[in-house]
Amino acid sequence: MPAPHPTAVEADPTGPGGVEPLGTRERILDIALELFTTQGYDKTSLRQIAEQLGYSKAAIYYHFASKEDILMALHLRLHDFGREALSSISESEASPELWALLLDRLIDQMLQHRALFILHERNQAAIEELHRERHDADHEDLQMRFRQALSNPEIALEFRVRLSCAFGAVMGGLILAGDVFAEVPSD
Amino acid sequence: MPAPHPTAVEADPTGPGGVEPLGTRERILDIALELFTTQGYDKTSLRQIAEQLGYSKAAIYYHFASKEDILMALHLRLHDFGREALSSISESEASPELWALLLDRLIDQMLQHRALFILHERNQAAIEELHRERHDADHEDLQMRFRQALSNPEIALEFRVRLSCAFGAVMGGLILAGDVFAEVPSD
DNA sequence: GTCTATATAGGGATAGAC
DNA sequence: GTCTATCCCTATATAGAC
Repeated sequence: MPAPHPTAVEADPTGPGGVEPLGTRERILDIALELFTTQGYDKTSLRQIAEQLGYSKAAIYYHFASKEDILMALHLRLHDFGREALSSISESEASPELWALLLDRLIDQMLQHRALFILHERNQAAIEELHRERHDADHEDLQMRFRQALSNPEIALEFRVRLSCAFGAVMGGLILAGDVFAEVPSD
Repeated sequence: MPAPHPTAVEADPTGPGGVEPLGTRERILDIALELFTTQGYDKTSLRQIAEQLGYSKAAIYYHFASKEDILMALHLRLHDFGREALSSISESEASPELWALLLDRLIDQMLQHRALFILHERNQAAIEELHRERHDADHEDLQMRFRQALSNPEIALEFRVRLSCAFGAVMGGLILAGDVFAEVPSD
């Protein structure tokens, strides 16, 4: 048994042991990301992905156990990013002076991961289903810590509202895409 | 030819000519709204809707020409709401004093149409496809005026950012659902 | 207006050759 | 690692009886 996709999803796709020359798995993920964001997850068939990949459907199943696994792998990318971002936030005290810098840095990173955010923004339904089925302990943590941060009673309500606004604004900006007002959070 | 769904989609569903006793069409829309928001548009089959409706699949096709038409009808509800909201905004001058009141009123309305917003938030992909196919002149207008309002150079940049924040915050609040901080836009 | 039955198509997924 | 061929299932949509 070659056992191609061991636990189906791995954190680092560049290959832990076997050194893949060009990374077919990566290409699949990139194509999927593109298609999922433009057409939506459900409307995108494996056939389409395979087509654009140059290979056939079955080839994909060597690298991923299912269509959902592809989405999951994409989701994990954002996941890792989120965890990293959170640690920087929750470690620091709630001093307003720091927040400006923190938010600024965070927003920069978000812009780089743009495509991932849009994917999640546009396919919430599909992604929520992932969580209903594969009950990641990982993810529960992350989600909870996020909400805690947003509703921590020790932090003044104003700050929480402000943070929500910032996130909302950035997301909105990402979606509307065109006008990137350089965003130094003055308020 | 009975020609049940004439132009397939109508603004007022209570029936322009024929007086429907209890409004089967309405019930379909309500059930669909519920299912689409909870499971997602693509994951929801007409069979499910019919089941919950008490009738069979084919019955639905009497009232709607296709599954997309149901989504479209739901979309139009929000559409009408949006147009109304916009007119109140764009008519008024950009004086900051007015905005507080305007936003306040707007947010109230948004909360009432909550389900509709969530539907759109969670099924953006599906809804965008509607627009690619049926190129509503109507909708182009609306969308454009919205962006104009958000990027009108006559209005100070700060205000625009602020408005984006407000929308983002409200949307975020709607999704996270639980904590409804009563939102008088102080900033 | 609503039903049953059916046509048609396309999806995800598997088996096994190469 | 990739391909061909195929299975099975569910979906939308239609036709025509009641």
